[in-house]
Amino acid sequence: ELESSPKKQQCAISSQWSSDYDESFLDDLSDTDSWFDDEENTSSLSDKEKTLLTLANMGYTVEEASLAMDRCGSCSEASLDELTDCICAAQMAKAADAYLPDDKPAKRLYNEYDKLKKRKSSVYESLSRKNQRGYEKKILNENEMIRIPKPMIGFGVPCLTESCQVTDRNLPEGATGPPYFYYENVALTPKGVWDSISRFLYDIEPEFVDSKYFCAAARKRGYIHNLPIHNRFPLLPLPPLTIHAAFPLTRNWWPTWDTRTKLNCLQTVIGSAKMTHRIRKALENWDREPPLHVQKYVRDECRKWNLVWVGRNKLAPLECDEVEMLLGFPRNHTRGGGISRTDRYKSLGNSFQVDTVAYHLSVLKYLYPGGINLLSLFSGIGGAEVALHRLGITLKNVLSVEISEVNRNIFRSWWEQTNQKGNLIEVPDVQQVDDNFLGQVMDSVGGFDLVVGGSPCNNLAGSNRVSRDGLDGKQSALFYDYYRILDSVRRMSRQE
DNA sequence: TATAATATGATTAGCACC
DNA sequence: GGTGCTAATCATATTATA
Repeated sequence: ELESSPKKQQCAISSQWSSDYDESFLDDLSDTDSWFDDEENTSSLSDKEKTLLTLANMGYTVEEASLAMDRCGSCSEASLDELTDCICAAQMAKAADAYLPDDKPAKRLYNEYDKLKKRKSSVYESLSRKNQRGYEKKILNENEMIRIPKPMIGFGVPCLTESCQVTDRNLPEGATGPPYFYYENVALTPKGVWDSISRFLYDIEPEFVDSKYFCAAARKRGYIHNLPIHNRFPLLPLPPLTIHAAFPLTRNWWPTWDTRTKLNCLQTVIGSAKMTHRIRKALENWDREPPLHVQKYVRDECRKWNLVWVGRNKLAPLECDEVEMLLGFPRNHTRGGGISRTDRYKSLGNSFQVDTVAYHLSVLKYLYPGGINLLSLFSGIGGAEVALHRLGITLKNVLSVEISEVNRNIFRSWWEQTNQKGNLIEVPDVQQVDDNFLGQVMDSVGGFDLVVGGSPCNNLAGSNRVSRDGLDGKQSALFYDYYRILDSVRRMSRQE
């Protein structure tokens, strides 16, 4: 976009602002708010330098700021919004650079893990020489721990790595499909959880992806699947990738010292009105920029509760339909039919990001041009089904398991509204899906092509202050039912 | 009685620094 | 390798309101 922009103009940065300039100097200056507000001190600077100072004051490095100004043209023409969006794009591109297309997939995914292993190997050797077996075992276990890669882009994402996708990977023996399966859960679990999940799901390495590369909100998730990974394609049109692109009206009220370009994870509850009121009162004490400690207070609350600017000193949580849009669902997907606002937030917060999942499932379009039979566990509001539908993959038969009546109503409503021609079987509880029942359904429909599900994250998610008990917690232990049912489907498929 | 609103930290990981 | 900081996070329990 920026390169095709008509007002592209070179804007030479004077040498004193070159990239090797010590940015701590600027930090020191910006820490004194009186200096920044003092017109006399800044009046001697050029517009370019003022803009550069403003961007530095917003927390960007001088390098990022000057590069953005080079790309966007002269400072008077390019707004701060354009410059910060440009910096966001540059940060995304930097993430892509860390993605090394020449390496083997496993190495690329776990390059950070390799570094750790190298660091620890020397320790391991010295302990070995001392013949301390207990320590050996402990360190080996630590080395086996699954680490989350940075950047969190899995085998690639459309907006960054289109030209250098991974074309293949080596699945463990016996893990290949069909039937294909797709499992999802939160990436940031207590230690060891993903190791356990991976061990059950046939030792397949998780693909960790942050949905901030698919939409304007972060969503750090791990996916374990045995799908092919070549010739993936995204849903079109690509959703807006920045807050300002997704919510243009917020530009009018967005202060320069709030440097967010992406929202954080969309959760199951929103911030309270009292909290946004407290922020408003705190901001109204200042005519221009609030002092730094107030800025920090407001920024922290904004990040914690995903607030957006809707007026002067006015912050607000996202509306339900805005969350629907960010997650890739059709507008009003969760609206109506006797569903309360609170329940909408809860159902949406527990759901897939549709564009992300669709990208992974897109390879099925070539494999099953006539459509698929789907076993959908913990279906929720039907994120996987919406993704498949938007990909143009026909849903022939769907066995959907979902405990929440509210969610079942939302999903059935979508199924009817979209005039699905396939056959939908709804079951409220995974316990009802035993081998006997599975056998009957599979005989009737001719087996499943895809088993998809994200098991409950209640006891894994960081937001849970009360019962973050790990994979064996009350709700999250239902993962073992996902495994049980998946394994039954695989066994029965092979018998046929 | 049902729904809505509100208050409630800890566990990770990464980083700079020593 | 220790320490102190920043940062993010598919939620639950209790209280208020309709």
